[in-house]
Amino acid sequence: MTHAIQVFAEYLNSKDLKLTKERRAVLQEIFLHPGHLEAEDLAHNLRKKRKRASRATIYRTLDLLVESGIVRKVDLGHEHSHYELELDNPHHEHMICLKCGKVLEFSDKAIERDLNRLCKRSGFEPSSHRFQIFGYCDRCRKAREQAV
Amino acid sequence: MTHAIQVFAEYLNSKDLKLTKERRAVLQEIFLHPGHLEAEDLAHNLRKKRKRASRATIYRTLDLLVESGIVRKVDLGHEHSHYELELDNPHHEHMICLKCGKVLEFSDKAIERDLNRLCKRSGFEPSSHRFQIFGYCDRCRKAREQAV
DNA sequence: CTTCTTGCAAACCATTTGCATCATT
DNA sequence: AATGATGCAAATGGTTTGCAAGAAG
Repeated sequence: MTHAIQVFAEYLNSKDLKLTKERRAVLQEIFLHPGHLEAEDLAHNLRKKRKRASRATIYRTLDLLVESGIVRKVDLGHEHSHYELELDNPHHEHMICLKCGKVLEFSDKAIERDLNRLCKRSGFEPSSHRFQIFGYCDRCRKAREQAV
Repeated sequence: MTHAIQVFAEYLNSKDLKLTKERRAVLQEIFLHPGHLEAEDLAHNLRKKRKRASRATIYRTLDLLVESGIVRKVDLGHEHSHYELELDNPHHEHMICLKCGKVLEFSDKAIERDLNRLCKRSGFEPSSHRFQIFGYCDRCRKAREQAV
C-alpha cells in the first residue's frame, strides 16, 4: 500500500497532477478489497465511509491508476469493467463461467510457454499478453444439460 | 449458406417463429462478409442494398442466430460486440492487439490440450471454452517503445 | 494565486424495449 | 384471421465530458 501510494504520487508528479484526498481514498479502498472490483463498488464503499467521490472522479482516478501501472482493468464478460491490483500481484489469467459469472484465477506454466511461442510466431509481442477463458463451470454445465 | 438457412428455418420453426425477409437478409449479409462483423456494419450494408432492417431487428435477429448456433458472438475488446459464423467455420481463438485492434485467428493443439487439462482440474467444462488473448502486435510494440 | 480537480448534470453509445402497425403462416 | 415481426422512438446503463465552483502546490 505504502509502495503503491508512492508509485502513484510519482506518476502524478511526473504529469503535473495532484494527489488529492479523493484519489488517495480510491487507491486505499482498492487495497481494502482485494477481489475484482467495479466502479460501482468503489462508489458504494466510499460512500459508506463518508469519503464520497463522484462517479466521474472514480472513473478518472481508475484511468490514472491503470496508466500508472498500479491497477489492471480486466474484462470478465460483464457489461461493465472490473479492476484488480497489478502492483505486487502475481501474474495470472482469468477463467470465467458464462452462466454464473464465477471467476477463477490461474497461471499455468505450460500454457504461458505455448502462448509465448505462438505470439512470437504470429508477430505479437510475447509475454505482455493477457488472456481470458470463457466457458461453463461444472455446476452450470450440469444445470444446462438438465435443461436440454 | 443453403445449409445455414435450413438450420435457421428449422430453429425458428421449432420455436414457432417466422422466417421473414429481414431475417433472411441479415443471414445472407453475414455470409457475404466473412470477417468479424458488427451490428452497425450489417445495418450499413443492408441499407446500401435497399434491404433495410432497423437496428432493433438486426439485434433481435443476431440473438436468434446465436441461439440457433449459426453465429458466434465474439468479444474483441471493443465497446461493441462482433459476430462471426459458427457453422462450417472451424474452431479457432482470437488474438487481439490492444492498440490497433488487429485480430489474428489461430488454433493451437498444444494450448487446447493444456486448456482442457486446466479446465478439468479447475471444475470447468473442458472443450466448450473459448478464449482470447490481448496483447500488442509487433508494429504497435515498436511504436510504444519509441514513445517511451 | 495559478493550475488542476471535483461534482453535477447532460451527453454518449451500444443495445433493449414498449407499442402500434404490418406481414407470415 | 391469428400470431409474430417490424420500426420507431424512448429507455437503459455504464461511462465520459463541459463547466462552474473549489482545493492542492
